[in-house]
Amino acid sequence: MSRILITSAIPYINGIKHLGNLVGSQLPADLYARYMRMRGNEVLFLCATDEHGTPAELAAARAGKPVAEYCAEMWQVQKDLSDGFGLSFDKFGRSSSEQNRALTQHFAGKLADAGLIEEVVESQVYSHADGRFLPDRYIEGTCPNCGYDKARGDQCENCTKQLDPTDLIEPRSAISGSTDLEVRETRHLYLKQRSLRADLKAWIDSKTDWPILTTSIAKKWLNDGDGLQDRGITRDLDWGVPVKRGADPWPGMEDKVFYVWFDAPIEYIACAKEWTDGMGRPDADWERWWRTDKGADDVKYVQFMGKDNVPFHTLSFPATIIGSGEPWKLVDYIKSFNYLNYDGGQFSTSQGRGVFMDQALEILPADYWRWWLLSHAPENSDSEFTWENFQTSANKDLADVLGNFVSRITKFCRSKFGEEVPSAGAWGPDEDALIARLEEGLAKYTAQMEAIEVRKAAAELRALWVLGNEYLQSSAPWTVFKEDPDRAAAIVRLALNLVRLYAVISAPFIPDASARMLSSMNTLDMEWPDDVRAALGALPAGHAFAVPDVLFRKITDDEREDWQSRFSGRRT
RNA sequence: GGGCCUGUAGCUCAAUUGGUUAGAGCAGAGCGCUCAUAACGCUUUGGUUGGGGGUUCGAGUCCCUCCGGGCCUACCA
Repeated sequence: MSRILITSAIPYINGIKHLGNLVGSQLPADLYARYMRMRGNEVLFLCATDEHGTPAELAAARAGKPVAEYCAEMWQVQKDLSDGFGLSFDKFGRSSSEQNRALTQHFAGKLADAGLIEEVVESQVYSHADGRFLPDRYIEGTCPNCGYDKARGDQCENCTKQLDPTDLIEPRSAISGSTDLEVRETRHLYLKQRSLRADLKAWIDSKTDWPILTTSIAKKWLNDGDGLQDRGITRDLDWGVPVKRGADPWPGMEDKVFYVWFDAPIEYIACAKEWTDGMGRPDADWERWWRTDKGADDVKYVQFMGKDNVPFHTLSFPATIIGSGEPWKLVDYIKSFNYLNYDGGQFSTSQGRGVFMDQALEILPADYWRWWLLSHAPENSDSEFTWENFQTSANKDLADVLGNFVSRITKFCRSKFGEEVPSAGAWGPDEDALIARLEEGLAKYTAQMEAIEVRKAAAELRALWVLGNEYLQSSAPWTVFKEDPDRAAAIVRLALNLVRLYAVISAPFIPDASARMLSSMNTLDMEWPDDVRAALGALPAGHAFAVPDVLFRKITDDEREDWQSRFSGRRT
């Protein structure tokens, strides 16, 4: 038994997440967490909402609510949706928590003590009408290069030229449209990542088994141009973790907050404390996951995220941890994902394009989405969601291969032997052959799960489901029954046990269907089938069961067409 | 502009890291079965691996070049 710490990239508080967000971090993380728990490991699986930053303030303003209230409401919305998708977090925390506030300030203090914080005076654009400093991309104007009139302060989307806000002709606030802007000086804290470059490089270079997507992004940031740059870790905003040096005030920083990307990863740690605090347990119970001086030495820490998050997890957050000089746990493996596209374009939160988590659950149960998304996870390159592919995959894999197997064997048994496991007959060479194939397939499946090869694991699981149909076809109990009912009983006894076995091994992918299968087989036995032959005897002769309702109904062409047109435009 | 990823059957993806005849699923075709959600099983059609050049005994894999798709480029997160 091992101890495994799993974190999913924390979703931003601003709005409901789409299926691309889900498949890029939370869902595969959940798959891994469920699997590792079932294999008898001690797992701590953490996630939270990422609540600070400019977009949260603007979203709250649009909603006409104080930002704290807005975030609290959106946290509940996201929590309910993550429950709806069966995401089995041990704790779904908040980056705005007291725990994260204190820990973020603690890290900043330690970094300052280590000489890794520098104060820098810089010039930024201030908008009088908005009453705030504007990040570069919140300033719009005419591009001096191509004349495009909606160029942003960081880059012109039309000619792709990199810009500085002061380059723009007739700059205006992207928030209010106001042109009453001025350049002001403001003082900020920088994390001296340059000083940590050698440590970070050695650490990244030691990670030879990480996905190439992960290490290539990290190495680019380490080596490109002048190498890793120092990073500003404070902002002139109201909403965020107030800048303090540990518990002490930080002179000159009174009205500032930490940059959201400084405090967000620290929430991975603070979330563990939220978890134990919520249960009234002592700090030692979370520190044994995070402090290598307090028992976390034997923890394997795995992070899941989309590719856009990689620089912060491979460099910035490790810089915070290493720079602190304290014995915090560093990540052991980073599983990163590409993007899921939607019908020929991108999913987009800002444009409301695609299918969002709440909408998905309104039209179909979570298991349909979990299965399709995981079996098509964008591991090696961006992948694409289409309604046709979704319909055929779900119907074929879930309804025809798995669902129909459960249906055909339970109904056959009911009609010939009644709703209990028949006792007569004995297994022979056919069963030996099937068990050998199951053992072989199971070994492949578990190997892919251990390696976090999500799509390959799904393919191996499906292949295991197919074995059941092949077995029934070749053993043909409906024919055998006419001449040798006892032999048919033996076949049925095995096949009914196969339903339970499938429920167990499929649970990480489709937990709800798995629970219904177990329930109809009238058992709570979720023991992993390390010994296949023994596992196929878990339901003994005479054990009562009930024919379940249709496990997965099919998606009709009418439904598909309806959804296709319904989700073709923008979300309102 | 720079960096990285990517292009394999009609579709979605593999290919043990340079090694026999490039494999699966879906879709298509044929046959079988009749327990089952018009379900299942078996067989089968289909590829000049984006184009061109090179290295090698041997290239989907390495190099060069051209074409297409995508991501990142540090103040969105």
